[in-house]
Amino acid sequence: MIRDSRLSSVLHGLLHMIGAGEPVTSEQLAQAMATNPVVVRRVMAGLREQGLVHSEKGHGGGWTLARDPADITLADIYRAVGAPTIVAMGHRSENPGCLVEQAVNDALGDTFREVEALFLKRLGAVTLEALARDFKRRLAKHKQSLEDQIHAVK
Amino acid sequence: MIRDSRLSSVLHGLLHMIGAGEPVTSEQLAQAMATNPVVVRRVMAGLREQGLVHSEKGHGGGWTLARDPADITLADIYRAVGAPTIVAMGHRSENPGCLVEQAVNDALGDTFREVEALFLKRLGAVTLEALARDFKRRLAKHKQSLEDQIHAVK
DNA sequence: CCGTCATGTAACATATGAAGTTACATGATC
DNA sequence: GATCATGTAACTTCATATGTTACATGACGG
Repeated sequence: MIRDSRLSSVLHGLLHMIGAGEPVTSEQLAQAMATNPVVVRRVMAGLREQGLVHSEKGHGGGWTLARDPADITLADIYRAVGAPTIVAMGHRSENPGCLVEQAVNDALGDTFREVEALFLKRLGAVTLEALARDFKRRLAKHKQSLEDQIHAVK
Repeated sequence: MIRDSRLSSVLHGLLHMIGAGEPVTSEQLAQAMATNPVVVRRVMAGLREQGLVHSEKGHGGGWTLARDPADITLADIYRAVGAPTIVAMGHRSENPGCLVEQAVNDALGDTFREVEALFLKRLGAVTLEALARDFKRRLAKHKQSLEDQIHAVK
C-alpha cells in the first residue's frame, strides 16, 4: 500500500519555497510542514542529493529550489523522498529460496514492475509548476469565498 | 508502497490447505506461516468473512477452503487480507480542507484509482489453483535437484 | 454429560520503524 | 568574533504490526 505522508509534507514545503522569493529557513518550513526543523533538514537532504533543492548556511541562508519548477515532476520528488520500490511482497530478502514466493514472484513479478512504472509515469506528468499554479488558483478562490461570507454577514 | 507480508504468509497457509485433504488446525498453519495460532486465526478470520475459507471447531476441526481454488484469485485474497486502498496520500482524513492536498488529489486522484485497478486486475488473473500447480511443479523440481546432488556425491 | 480439542476474542507484551528532540559541530554573514 | 543557519549523531517518543497469554464458546467422542 502506497501511503506516503512525506510526499504530501514535502510538497507543502516546496510550494512555500516557490512563493517566497528568498531562501526559506528550516524553521519556517517546519511551520509549513507541521513538523520541526531537524526533520525538515533530514527530508530536504534527500531532495538536495537529487539536485532538486539547494541549501545555504549563515545569515540569509536557507532552502531554495535548485531547478525551474517546470522541470521538476512529482516523480522526481517521490523518488528523492525515498520510495525505492512501490510494490514489494513478502520477505524476499529473507527467504529468497522460498518456493511459494518464487511462484508468486514468477506470476506477479512483471505486474509489480508494471504497476510501479504506471505510477511513476503519472507522477512524472505533473510538474511542480503546474501544481503551484493550481494551488494558487485554489487559494484565490478560497479567499474570495471567505470574503463573500463576510459580506453576507454584514 | 505496497508491502504486504501478510499476503505472502496467507498464501503459504492456503497452499498448505490445498495439499491436505482434511481440515488444517491453526497450530499446523502456524508452522507453515511461521507465526503462531492466534495470529493465524486473526488473519484467516478476514478470509472467512469473504467466504474464502471455512472454520470448524472441535475434534477434527480446523480450516478448509470454502471454494474451488480455481474460483479464488489473488485479488480476492489480497482484499480479504485487508488492503482497502492501495494508494493513499497524506492525512486526507485529518486535513480534508488542506488546499495543497486538494491540488494533489485533483492532479493524481484518477492515477491512484487507475494504479489500484491495474494492480487488482493482475491479481485477479491469477487463481489459487494456478499458483498451487506452479508451486507443486517447483517442489518436484526441487526434490529432483536434491536427489541428483545425492547421486553425484555417491 | 463430561473431557478434550479446536476456534473466537479480548487484553496485554514486544518489536519495529518513523517521527520528534536534544546537543553540538560546521560554515557563512555581518 | 558574534550570530544565524545548516549538518548530523544520538537519543527519545509514538504508532502500529505482530506475538502472547488467558479464557470463553462450541463440537465431537467417549
